[in-house]
Amino acid sequence: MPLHPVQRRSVPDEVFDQVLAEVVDGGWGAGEALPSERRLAEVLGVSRPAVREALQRLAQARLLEVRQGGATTVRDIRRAAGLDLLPQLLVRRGRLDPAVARSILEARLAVGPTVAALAAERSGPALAQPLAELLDRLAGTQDAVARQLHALAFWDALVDAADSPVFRLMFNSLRAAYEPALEALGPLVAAELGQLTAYRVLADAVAGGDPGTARAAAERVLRPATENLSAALAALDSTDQPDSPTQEPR
Amino acid sequence: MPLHPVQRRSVPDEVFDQVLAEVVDGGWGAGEALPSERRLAEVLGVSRPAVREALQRLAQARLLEVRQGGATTVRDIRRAAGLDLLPQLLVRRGRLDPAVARSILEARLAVGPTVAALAAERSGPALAQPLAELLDRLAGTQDAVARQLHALAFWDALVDAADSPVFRLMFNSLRAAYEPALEALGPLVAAELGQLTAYRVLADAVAGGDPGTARAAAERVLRPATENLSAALAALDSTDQPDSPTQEPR
DNA sequence: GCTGAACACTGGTCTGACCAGTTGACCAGC
DNA sequence: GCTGGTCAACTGGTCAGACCAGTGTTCAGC
Repeated sequence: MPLHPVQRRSVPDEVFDQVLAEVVDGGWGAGEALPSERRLAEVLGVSRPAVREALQRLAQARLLEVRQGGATTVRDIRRAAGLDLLPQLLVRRGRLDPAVARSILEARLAVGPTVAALAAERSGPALAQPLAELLDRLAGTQDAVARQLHALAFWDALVDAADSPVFRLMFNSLRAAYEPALEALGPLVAAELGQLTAYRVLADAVAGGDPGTARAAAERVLRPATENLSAALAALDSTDQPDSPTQEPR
Repeated sequence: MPLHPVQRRSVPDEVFDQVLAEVVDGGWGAGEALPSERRLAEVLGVSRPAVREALQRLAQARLLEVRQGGATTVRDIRRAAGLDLLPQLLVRRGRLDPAVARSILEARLAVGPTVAALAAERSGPALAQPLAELLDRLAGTQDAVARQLHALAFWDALVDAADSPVFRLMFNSLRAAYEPALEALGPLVAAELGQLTAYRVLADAVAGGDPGTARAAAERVLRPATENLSAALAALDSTDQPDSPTQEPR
């Protein structure tokens, strides 16, 4: 096993995670009041500033509502949480949530083609060379994780070219959820990354400045993995481990 | 002018905004080191915990990288910022950023139809009554802001029905950016909300459990506003105020 | 029954201290 | 000349305790 950077967890981090877990898993329901900061600090055995920092971060994520003088209450997560919460939802208690993983692929499939179309429309030819280079690098790599990183770089270039701030932010949020789970997600998208031809068609369409073709090509690239996972999840009702879903690109 | 709630700004809020502005507007570039917490506290005339809280929140938004012992550095925002930063980007220094507004409509157009299709596929008939009621309420309202809130509730129901966590989070993030700017965005989408018929077609398609039709209907609802704004922005190069873009639903 | 003052409790902020990790300069040893 | 150790001067991390400011409740007084 290769060495990996030691991960340090600060006290507020720890508090953040504990409260988050309590809120997400429903231990504290929406509208409920949290114990006071002083009480929490006492119970957790840390100082009030530490608790405070964690609570403020949760408030910024719109999970809590803090009112001076009043109690701090839990907001309706389902209605309030933003996309930046995705990493915490994708992997909870060390396990990948398959429903969330499926949802990520669905979102990718909804957004990717539009990004490709916009990139074609707004940048076109300028992308020919960089995209080709990125795909060459992808083609020359065997390691599964490295391949995924190259694919991410490819999409990163498209998102840049699409020149639409919201897609940029969405991509960043999705990547932030995606990257820590790269290894777990590998099998789901391995087939997709094997489809180098489909990727090249996409790159050509984008570089050719043809939005319609680019959109279709992107969909052809992204759809198989999405459907594979859906199929795997459907089959999951009877079995247990979704480790190796059928890889059957079309 | 009607009364409106006084808005309280805490000290950390203020620090947060100032540093954010500095980072977003490029005063501090990516990779650059911030002044130390003590120094910032001194310069801003506040205590270190206040500075600290603000910096931690910025770090959580992935805008800063904080390392104990080392300096706090600015991350590459373009690469790191998540969708939850959208509200701050949409309205900066009290002004709506038109490029970001356009981008929001683009994203809406990319995601909305898929949400509608998923809702049709996964919930279908169960939505008939709630959607009809929401549209009746929309029909019975004149006030522009209230109409938009009803439309948001309609989409909220669709997002729920789509049963896909990522779309839920995306919707929440977009709404968080959208709501504070409701009044400014009003003119852009007024025509859309006038298209009650299109909305009813969409509701019927969803309730009918027909994903394809639902997708098409959603696109028909959302596309006009997107194109109106694009046209208005294109025209903006010569004029100045994009206050009243042409309202021409198709 | 309503009003309004008093009080207890909440979060907001500050001060000052000390711990813990990083960095760079310096220096001994090979 | 390079390695590795040592140290001082930073940095952020954490704490304790204090006081300010806003909220909600209680209860005497009308």
